[in-house]
Amino acid sequence: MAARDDRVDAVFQALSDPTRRALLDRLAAQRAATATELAETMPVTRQAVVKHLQSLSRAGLVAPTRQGREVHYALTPKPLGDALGWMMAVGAEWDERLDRLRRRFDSRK
Amino acid sequence: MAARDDRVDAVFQALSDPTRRALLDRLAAQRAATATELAETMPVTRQAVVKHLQSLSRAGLVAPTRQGREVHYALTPKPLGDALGWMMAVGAEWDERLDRLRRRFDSRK
DNA sequence: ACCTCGCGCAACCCCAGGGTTGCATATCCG
DNA sequence: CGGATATGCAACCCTGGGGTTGCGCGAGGT
Repeated sequence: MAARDDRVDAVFQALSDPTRRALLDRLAAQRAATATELAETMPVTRQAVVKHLQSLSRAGLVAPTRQGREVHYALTPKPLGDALGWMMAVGAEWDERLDRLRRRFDSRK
Repeated sequence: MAARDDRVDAVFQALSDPTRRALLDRLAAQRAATATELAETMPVTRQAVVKHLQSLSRAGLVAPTRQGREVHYALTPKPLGDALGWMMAVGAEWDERLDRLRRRFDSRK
């Protein structure tokens, strides 16, 4: 499970930055875009956006595609599933614990 | 939606650290525990664990309860819902976009 | 050929925050 | 009371990484 843990780590790490999440939001709504396009509507430099896109790419959340002299980034959200899985697991365990507690409580009365 | 955004930010921020996720894992499985207990099974100092628990608390993912001289931390996973919601939204938009694309493609043939 | 535009690279700045050590404080127990 | 144990607080170190500027290079258009 170490591999999955690594991916989970990469994803949460990637999602921990608001700018990066904003980029994902835009790519979710807009199919694909170049770094320069994305940078125009954001309060940071193109270089900053590029860096973010690169780390998103490392996390597998985004994929670059070269077209001539421009590079289009597209959303590849499958890795979100890993993070989602982790969260559900924590929540589930918690719920289960609550369930057990409640059951024990009910049967005690 | 600014408030919700803030919470999402807090949650993802909190989840971005492996140690913090490990703490949540343990609290999910173990009902509640003190910082010293948690620190014993981790490769860091009690102080570090305390700091993590505090930031988790700020994010609303954990709640401290004093009992005499010890402080028990318990899981309060509701805020996970916000993060979960964000992820689902991104995924959903993406799926929808794929759907539209596929429909257009199908109807074109 | 020439000019323009979009990228990539590298050096650099700066600070948040993860981790530590050291000590003070408060509670429990014999 | 007095020792042991669990926290709390504060100062401090140091790396990571978000952000910037500056420049070189290749691709396109005219």
